[in-house]
Amino acid sequence: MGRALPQNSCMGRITIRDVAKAAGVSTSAVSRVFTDGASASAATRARVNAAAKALGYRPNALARALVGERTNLVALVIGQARNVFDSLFLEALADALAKHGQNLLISLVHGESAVDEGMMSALDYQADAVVVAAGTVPLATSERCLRLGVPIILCGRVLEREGVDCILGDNRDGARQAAELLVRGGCRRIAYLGRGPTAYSDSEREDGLREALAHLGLAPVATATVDPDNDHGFAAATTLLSAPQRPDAIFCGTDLIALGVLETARALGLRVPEDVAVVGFDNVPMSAWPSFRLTTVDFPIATTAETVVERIQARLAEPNLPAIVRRIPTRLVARATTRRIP
Amino acid sequence: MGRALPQNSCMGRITIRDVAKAAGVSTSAVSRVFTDGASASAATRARVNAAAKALGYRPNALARALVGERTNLVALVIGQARNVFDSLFLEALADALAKHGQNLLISLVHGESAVDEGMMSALDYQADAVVVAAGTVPLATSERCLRLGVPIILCGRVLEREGVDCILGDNRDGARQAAELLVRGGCRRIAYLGRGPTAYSDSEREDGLREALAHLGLAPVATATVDPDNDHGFAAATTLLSAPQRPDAIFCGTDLIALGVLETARALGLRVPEDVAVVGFDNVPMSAWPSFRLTTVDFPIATTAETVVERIQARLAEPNLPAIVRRIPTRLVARATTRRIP
DNA sequence: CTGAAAGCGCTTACAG
DNA sequence: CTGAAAGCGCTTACAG
Repeated sequence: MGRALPQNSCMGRITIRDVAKAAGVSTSAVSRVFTDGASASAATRARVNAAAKALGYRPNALARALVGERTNLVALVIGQARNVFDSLFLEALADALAKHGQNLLISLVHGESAVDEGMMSALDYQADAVVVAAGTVPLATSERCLRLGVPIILCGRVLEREGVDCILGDNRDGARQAAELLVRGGCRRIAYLGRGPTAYSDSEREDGLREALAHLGLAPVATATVDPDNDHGFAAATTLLSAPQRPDAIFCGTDLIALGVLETARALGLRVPEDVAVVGFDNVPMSAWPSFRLTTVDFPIATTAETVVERIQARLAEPNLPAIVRRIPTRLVARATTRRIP
Repeated sequence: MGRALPQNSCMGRITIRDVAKAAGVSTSAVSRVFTDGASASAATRARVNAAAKALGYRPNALARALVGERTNLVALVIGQARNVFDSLFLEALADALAKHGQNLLISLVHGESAVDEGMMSALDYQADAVVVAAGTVPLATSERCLRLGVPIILCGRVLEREGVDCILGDNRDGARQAAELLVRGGCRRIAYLGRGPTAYSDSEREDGLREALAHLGLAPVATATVDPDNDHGFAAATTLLSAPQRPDAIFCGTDLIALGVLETARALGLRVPEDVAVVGFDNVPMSAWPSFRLTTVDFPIATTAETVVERIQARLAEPNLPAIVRRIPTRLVARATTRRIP
């Protein structure tokens, strides 16, 4: 008959039992004092608080999570933040979550397949919700989340799937604004330079450009793809800008690429916007720098993060909400890399 | 006599009990199969694995953490990543931790005082270790960590305190290399532009510059402070560069500031490095861009993150290790913003 | 309002 | 190698 002796009280780990003993009440009473909205007399409250303070007691979040409804853990599955944009989003999300007492668990993901691993790990830790801002979500994994009642919020991509909310910028409309500005500025030979079809937002931006140009009776004169780890598109931009029939404008999938185009144009001795106009997407801080003054489409990161967090709360309160696709409005910021419209 | 019925099996939450039942073994057996190095017969192993797979069972990390030695959670307390550098570090850390099966819990911190909150929250979740890369650690909090056996690793700052490891770049030596390059290039009127004394690394860099110059019989001709949220130092750089006795070189606390100086110099029509040489610190990717070609001191982020993670493992294995202050070597990268040395 | 009891999902000695 | 039992630190009905 193995009789294991209780071995707390070592390691300075103060538990609810220690507080209960010190305060002369039951552990239930202590628990209630530390639970909002639970009933405890003023006297009990005072004694428990005093004892807790004296002992330096803090409830074990893990134990709480194990037994309670929530863990207050939200997982973020995100790719390598080679883009300033991702880091800014991570930050904004952590901030918005903190306002709700929720903590951010990070799953940094390398390949596409790793999204799955990241989500599973989130589930292992019983995250209250998982925010995916990388790659694509395998069907089996999204079903598992659904079955477990863990909301999935997709950022920057759309997946029409029951229970999966999608929050992303209005990429098409941003691209339309850019296209119209370029055309009104006299550009006719407009090229697209982006990260290619693997980047969801990028491809929407490309489609948006294509649609808007079609509306104006035009079409992109070229479409090129960049390896963003590598060179911010210097190589692709060089090819585009050295072509015999050079484009008179390049619309880029991200600001980072657009800045690379600016660099390349400079290196080739081309004037911006006279020889070639350039428009980016995201409006990262650097785009406003005097050296660049990049015309770009502003993507409101803070609003996006707040919308994500609001949606998490809504779903946690009401699990059976129908899935939404929420578009955050984007807004053109005209600076110095496009021609002035009279 | 309240008799609460077990209410698992709802919500699709598969527990160790379900697997045990399906495999016809005890929960202990299942647990052992899922614990590396625990003994289980090949037959048991096979049946348990089959049952687990069929049911889609994954151990609850929270329950494991509650009863086991480790949570495999490492907390990072970090400030607003207004600096690319911080994001890169976060990423590198997440990566290095993943290799050890550890997950990153983020505490984004705004003011100095919030460092305390972030650390306490980490402790609430029973993090195995806490990495602090922001502000300063209150004595009471570091003592609490120590008492609980949770290692603290400081990044980018030094705190001589029992049990607190510090890992940071060799700022002084980096500054020395920069100073020597500038002086050998003919600069004599060298100014410092940084984030001021609140930024630990910055002040070491400033000290390093001062010492190295003193060694060469010189002293900084000016020292200015930048508000990095605001303008990347455009204002401060403008003041410095418009002074009657203009410096012939500016050594900057970070690359971002140095890029701001470059921008400012351009705006003022000054040639770099002929009129003024500029050196940064960190070697962020952008510094290598053709528009900037900034001479800077390389700070190896990946090495730093790996060192942090190694140290965490070492301390977890051997809690009573004496505290260390580990300096990661820095290396000057000469590019186009300093004069060529013959 | 309060305490005893059962339970969250797991692991770890302890006998066998 | 294996299972029964106790326990991790907490919360939540249930009686009182």
